[in-house]
Amino acid sequence: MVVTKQVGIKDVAVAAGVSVTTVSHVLNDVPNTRASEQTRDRVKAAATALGYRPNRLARSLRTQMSEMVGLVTEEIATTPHAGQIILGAQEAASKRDLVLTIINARLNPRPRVGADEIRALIERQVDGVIYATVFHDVVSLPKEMNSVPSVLIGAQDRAGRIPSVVPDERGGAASVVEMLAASGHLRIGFLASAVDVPATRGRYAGYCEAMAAAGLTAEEMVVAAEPEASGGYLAAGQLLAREPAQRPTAMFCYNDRMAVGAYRAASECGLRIPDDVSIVGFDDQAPIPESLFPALTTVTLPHYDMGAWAVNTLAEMMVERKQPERVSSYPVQLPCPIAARGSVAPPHSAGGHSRTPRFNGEVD
Amino acid sequence: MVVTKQVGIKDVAVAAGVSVTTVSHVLNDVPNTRASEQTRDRVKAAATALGYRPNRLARSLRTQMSEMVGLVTEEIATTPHAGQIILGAQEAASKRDLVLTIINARLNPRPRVGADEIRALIERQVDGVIYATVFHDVVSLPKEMNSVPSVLIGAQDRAGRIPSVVPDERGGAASVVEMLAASGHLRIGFLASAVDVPATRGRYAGYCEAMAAAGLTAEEMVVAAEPEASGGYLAAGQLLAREPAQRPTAMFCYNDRMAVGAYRAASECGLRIPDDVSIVGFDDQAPIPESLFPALTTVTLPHYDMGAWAVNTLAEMMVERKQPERVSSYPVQLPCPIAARGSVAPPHSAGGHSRTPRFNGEVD
DNA sequence: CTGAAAGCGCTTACAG
DNA sequence: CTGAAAGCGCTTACAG
Repeated sequence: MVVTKQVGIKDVAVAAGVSVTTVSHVLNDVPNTRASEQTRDRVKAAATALGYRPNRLARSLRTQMSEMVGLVTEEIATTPHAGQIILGAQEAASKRDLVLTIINARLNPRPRVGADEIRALIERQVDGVIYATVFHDVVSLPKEMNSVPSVLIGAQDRAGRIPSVVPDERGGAASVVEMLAASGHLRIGFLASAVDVPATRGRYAGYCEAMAAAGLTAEEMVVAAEPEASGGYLAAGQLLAREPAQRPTAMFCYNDRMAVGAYRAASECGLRIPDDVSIVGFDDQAPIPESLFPALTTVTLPHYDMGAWAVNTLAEMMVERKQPERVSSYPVQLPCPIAARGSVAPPHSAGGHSRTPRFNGEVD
Repeated sequence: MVVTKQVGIKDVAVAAGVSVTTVSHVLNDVPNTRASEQTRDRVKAAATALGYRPNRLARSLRTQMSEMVGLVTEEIATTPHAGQIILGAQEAASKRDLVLTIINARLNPRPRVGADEIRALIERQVDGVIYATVFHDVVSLPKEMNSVPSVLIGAQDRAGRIPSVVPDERGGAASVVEMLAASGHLRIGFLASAVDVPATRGRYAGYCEAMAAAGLTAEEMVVAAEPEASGGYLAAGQLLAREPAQRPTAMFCYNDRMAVGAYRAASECGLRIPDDVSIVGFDDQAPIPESLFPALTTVTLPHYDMGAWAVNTLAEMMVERKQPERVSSYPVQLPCPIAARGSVAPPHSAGGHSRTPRFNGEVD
């Protein structure tokens, strides 16, 4: 690594034969400061010739805006989807010429949530902080967050003061029931989760609502189990063991992991997917949907969008230098679109038994 | 958010009745500057009383060390394991009181790799940059990286100038063969990948070497296919279709996705895992290993460790202000330890046919 | 043992 | 239209 001395604004000024003031003005396009076209050109030429890059630290110190936003993730960096939140936040930040600094707050050893992490960020003068959490209803934020614009991902602020965003689990669930009903299904089973987290309630509620709205009966159609493949196997097995006339023609699973168990159960019952049963998952958890045959139709979580939403609303708060208006409208719920793949069909669409592919299209 | 004026070093100085120099000295424990115990106490008391937190931007400007390191990830933020690289880097950074700033470089729209991203980081005065890539042999780095200490994850610098770290794919593969051989397996199949990336070659080489070293013949034991479940199904099917005497008693799969196909093939052949065939994967790609029954024994990738290694060697370069000595020793290869779960047993260990669990232990 | 002052590299009133 | 100077909040020779 070559240790060329960094070129500063002073160097550019000398090279262009003007003052640093002028250099700063033209490079930053300061309004109401009409430098002649000539000087502008000279300055710009000098800057590019020298490869001048402003020192943002110095600028930040002066302007009192670091143009950095901090992302503290609460044990989230470990979860499969965290990457998408980070990516969404980072790309939104780049578009605004902001930079994203991340810190993970391990929940394990400490009771008090993320206070140290937030302080570290604040010492660095971040202009705002995003606190990302998973699987929470309501959360108490460290008071450190009151001294800087903040937003919350994946939960709601207990104090109700901080803008927040969560997935619209309920809407996502409702939309799959609607889709299934629209394609003719009348008996739509739901493999519910036996673990009580907000997603459990939201997805269940969405299912129930949409069933009712479609005039379908959810009664006898939901069975709860562990939200794992084994639980899905059990629950689906229970539903599928019924008389054909009582048996669901479609099964909506709390999550993709349960869906893999449901696939297994269907196959053991000699039922083909989607011809004999349609199956829908939730989460779009790689690599599950694509590695099932047929590929699993499932509901996508808006991780990327939540990350982007967070920096965008933060950016607004930063410029407006004030709290957003209607705090009561939080948490914002972002849509969970369906990723349609191959596991849904109208009930008995095939009209008869076609040849059953054994594993993947390429086989046989 | 309360807009309390930030307390500065001057405020502390006034409160303690000393100069800012003294405050700085005692708070930073500057050597050779013996302030009386009394003043030290007074200063510290004042600082905590006021809740003073030094402005690191200002400090950085003065010391010319930002204590920030930049992580540019090349399309990696999308991959499942990226989170672990980021986490490893972040936690190592925190331990050194460094902060991690990340930028994703989308490969798609741009030919030139990451130059803009690195410039953005350099403007921010990062003390070093980590460039993380996946699935590469050798890579040409943007020349911007020459102006700041840098390290590379997941590839090797074409110019051979930059320290780099990669997983020891070969060693990982060899260790599974050794494990399998040690437990008595003589016919160890390898489901190779038909896609030519460095991991393909490394894992295959490790397999071959270890087979030879164990006096086992790899001949006829390897079949290549797409590195997906479907490919694994095909390849395993081919191996398992043989006469029992020729049939492998263990199958080592290029990756976990192929292993899921291998499970399927084994089950269709009426073979129990691990009693009749042992199966080992590679990648430890969540949630595959835990969602298979029995849970898949597989090889772990050192993503976390590579992230940590990167900031640690970067930190050394930063303090030493020089290139590390023996550049020729790069890339460093980090071990890929085996995660032992339930899919390996000695050949025909059971001595007879025990009851076959249908799906997961909880079933039946 | 402690403090006054310079300076890190910028931006920005303010004056000319 | 352009520039000299102050100042962002620290650290660090240097002097006393």
